[in-house]
Amino acid sequence: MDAIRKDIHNSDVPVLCKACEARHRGVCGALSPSQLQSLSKSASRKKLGSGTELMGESLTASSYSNIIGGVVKLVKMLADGRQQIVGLQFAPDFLGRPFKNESALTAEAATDVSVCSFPRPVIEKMMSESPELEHKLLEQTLKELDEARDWMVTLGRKTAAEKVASFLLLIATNSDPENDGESAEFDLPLTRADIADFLGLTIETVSRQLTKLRKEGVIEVRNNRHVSVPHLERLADIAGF
Amino acid sequence: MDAIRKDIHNSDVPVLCKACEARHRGVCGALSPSQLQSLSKSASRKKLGSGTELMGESLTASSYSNIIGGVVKLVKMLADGRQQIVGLQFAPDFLGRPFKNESALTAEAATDVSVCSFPRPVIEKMMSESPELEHKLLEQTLKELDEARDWMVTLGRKTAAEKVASFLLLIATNSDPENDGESAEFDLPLTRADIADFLGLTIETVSRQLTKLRKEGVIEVRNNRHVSVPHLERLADIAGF
DNA sequence: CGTACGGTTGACGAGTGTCAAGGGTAGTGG
DNA sequence: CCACTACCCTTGACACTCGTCAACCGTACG
Repeated sequence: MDAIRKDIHNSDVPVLCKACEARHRGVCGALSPSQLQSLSKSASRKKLGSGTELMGESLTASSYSNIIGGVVKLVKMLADGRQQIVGLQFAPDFLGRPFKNESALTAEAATDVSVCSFPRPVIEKMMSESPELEHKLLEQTLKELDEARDWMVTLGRKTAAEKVASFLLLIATNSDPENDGESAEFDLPLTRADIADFLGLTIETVSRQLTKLRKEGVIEVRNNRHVSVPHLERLADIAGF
Repeated sequence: MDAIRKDIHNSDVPVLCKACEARHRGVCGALSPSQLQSLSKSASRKKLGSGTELMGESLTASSYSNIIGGVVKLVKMLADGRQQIVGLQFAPDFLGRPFKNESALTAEAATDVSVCSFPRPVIEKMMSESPELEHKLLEQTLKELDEARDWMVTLGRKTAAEKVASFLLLIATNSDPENDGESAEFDLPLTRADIADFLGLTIETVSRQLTKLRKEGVIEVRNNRHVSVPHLERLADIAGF
């Protein structure tokens, strides 16, 4: 947390940001070293335990965050308690809904999560001054929109088996990015209840489909959480692509 | 209404744009009169019959458009032919996916539609020069993302009855904007098949739910297309809010 | 040792999909 | 003017997927 020690050469990029993924693939890539400097003054890194609420109707989203590690779920609830996960965010995604205070949406740490957060006003000022930042945000928003629409197909038109396979593929590509040739191996970041809420199913159906995949040899499972997929292509076939 | 009269002869605004909704509520509102001038040189207005494909894997989306009137559906298809409508666009929405040529998405006129279209390169040049335009696009994209996520809840967690009621409410608020107090009356812009693809149901289920609403007196239907809703609140209750 | 939590499995039933038949309306050609 | 076809929609009978309810297992924790 010894934040802003700018080294003589190698530029004025704050130490905190040096190795940060958000600077390479995330929105901070849009910022100049001096902007990073001023931003990092009000930035704070936090580690949050699984289950922590990051943003919600209660705490009126007073900050924006970059996700440094872990998985965040975006949840919507109906009046009677039914809920649907409408998005998963991984590092280095940007968390927060610009230009709006409410959101009717809850963001919750699905796993332990570390974030780098900034006060709303600071980001908003910087956005109005830096078109590059807005451009990055537009790109991320378009990406999220594409993902949301892809998932709508899964929710609306796929069977339970296809849904579970689609979910496993999604996690595989996001947790095991280098290994995306033939096989994959990863820990599920979500409980069965979360998976059900993401897929529009019940816990029981998710469980049954997972054991079905296990018995068919498509996946292996250890400790209910660790999954390995010997042949990703078999999963993809089942997922319906 | 007579907004941009800031100057000597207010007629720097192209005739075509004068009465255009896109200048008030759409993305063109971000443009100066001179930008509108240069844009309108390469703009073309078209009327398209219902069923026309506006953008798809085949015609590699060589243009962007503003919707002037009518309803456009955004469709995604699975390999085996199942399809899901992932969005409906009304005037004065902007149509087109910036920064990407493919899209894995088909845009099709659901009703007769009129659009104002522009060549891709012209818009992209103007976007890189005008932060206001990008800002408008960001706002529209965020709006679409919110709508997509709302719909994910409908797709994943609502029953057939709730889905159909939600759909009717959506159309009511988009087709009858002034009348949104107590009651509403409108023409459905979609066939039963389209509604089914939008709700993740079959034609038959949609039909059955509509007759159920009719028999319960929640809606009245004429010609299979014209719907009137005496008490919107009853619909909203059924929709699950 | 008891309790809480997350997960699995089974029996059953409700909600939707599937398949099939038929009605209404518009357009076309005799 | 009247078939004739095509399309959109409705309705019924039935099948099947998935949700509901309940019991049970394993692990972590006090």
